Amino acid sequence: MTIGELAALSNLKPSAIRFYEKTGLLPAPARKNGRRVYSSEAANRLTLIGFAKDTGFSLPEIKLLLHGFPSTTTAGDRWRKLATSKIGQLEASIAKARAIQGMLRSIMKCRCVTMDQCARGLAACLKTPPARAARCRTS
Amino acid sequence: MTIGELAALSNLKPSAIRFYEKTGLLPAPARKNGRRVYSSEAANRLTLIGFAKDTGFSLPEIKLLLHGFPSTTTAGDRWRKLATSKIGQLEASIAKARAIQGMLRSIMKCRCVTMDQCARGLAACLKTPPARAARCRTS
DNA sequence: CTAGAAGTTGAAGTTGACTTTAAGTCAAGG
DNA sequence: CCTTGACTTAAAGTCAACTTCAACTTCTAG
Repeated sequence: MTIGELAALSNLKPSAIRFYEKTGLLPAPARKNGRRVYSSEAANRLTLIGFAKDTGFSLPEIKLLLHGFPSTTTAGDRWRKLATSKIGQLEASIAKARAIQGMLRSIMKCRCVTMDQCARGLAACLKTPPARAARCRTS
Repeated sequence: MTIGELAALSNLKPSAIRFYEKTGLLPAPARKNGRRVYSSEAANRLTLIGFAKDTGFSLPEIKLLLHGFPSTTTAGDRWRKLATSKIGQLEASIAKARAIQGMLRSIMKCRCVTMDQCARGLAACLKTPPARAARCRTS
């Protein structure tokens, strides 16, 4: 696969793929006459990177998660720590997403005069109990 | 409330609050001798903005959602369209977050040799059925 | 009354994640 | 053979979202 084909397949620009390679997210592929030749492995990697990016990981974090792969070594322990903390962060951002969804839905249904009324409701929901933010109503 | 107190309350820097004001996300508050004086309303607004930001909204989008409030007007229709599309996007990003969570969990449990093995599993899960990505296993 | 902390402004600087540009190399079709 | 288009590089440019700076004013405590 050429870089152009891989780009089309993964909805990225070639420049982004080169950038990922330069910053160590993507392994440097084989070359044929100076040109990059990719296996389908690369497409999986890019899918994974895209997912992580969409869920709020920074490129350095993704790099860490991809590289320091868990074993019983010290590096593996760092990986586990990072992964565990990320799982928690994901849980939190899922809760936030649900809260915002709920808010948008109630705004569409209700007749609040200002968005801030709804925000007040949201803030109240979020500050009191640790979880259960998703089921709050604002109108 | 002064800008410093509001900043402490909302875990932002004063500069960020001024920036939000300049870009229209936060209404300009009353002034006392040239200094900004905030009501608790502002804190709710910032909580809301923070939430939206964490769930992947850009500042212009947040501005739109805060401003073009739904009524029966044309502006309200635009708001509804944006909100509806955002609800869908949130659903998608929740699914992605769950998928990544699942992947991180299985990596911690399993003994895959490379992350890309797990990525292969993830990619397979994501490309076939529209939903249900969250329950895939990779090891 | 005065030092120092906190506030004000506009403008310039920073960071992350790419994209664009410039100057070239390679390969496939006519 | 020659053009056309996809590829190569390093370096510079862009954009969002802030932060920092410089120069100044104002509030608060001793």
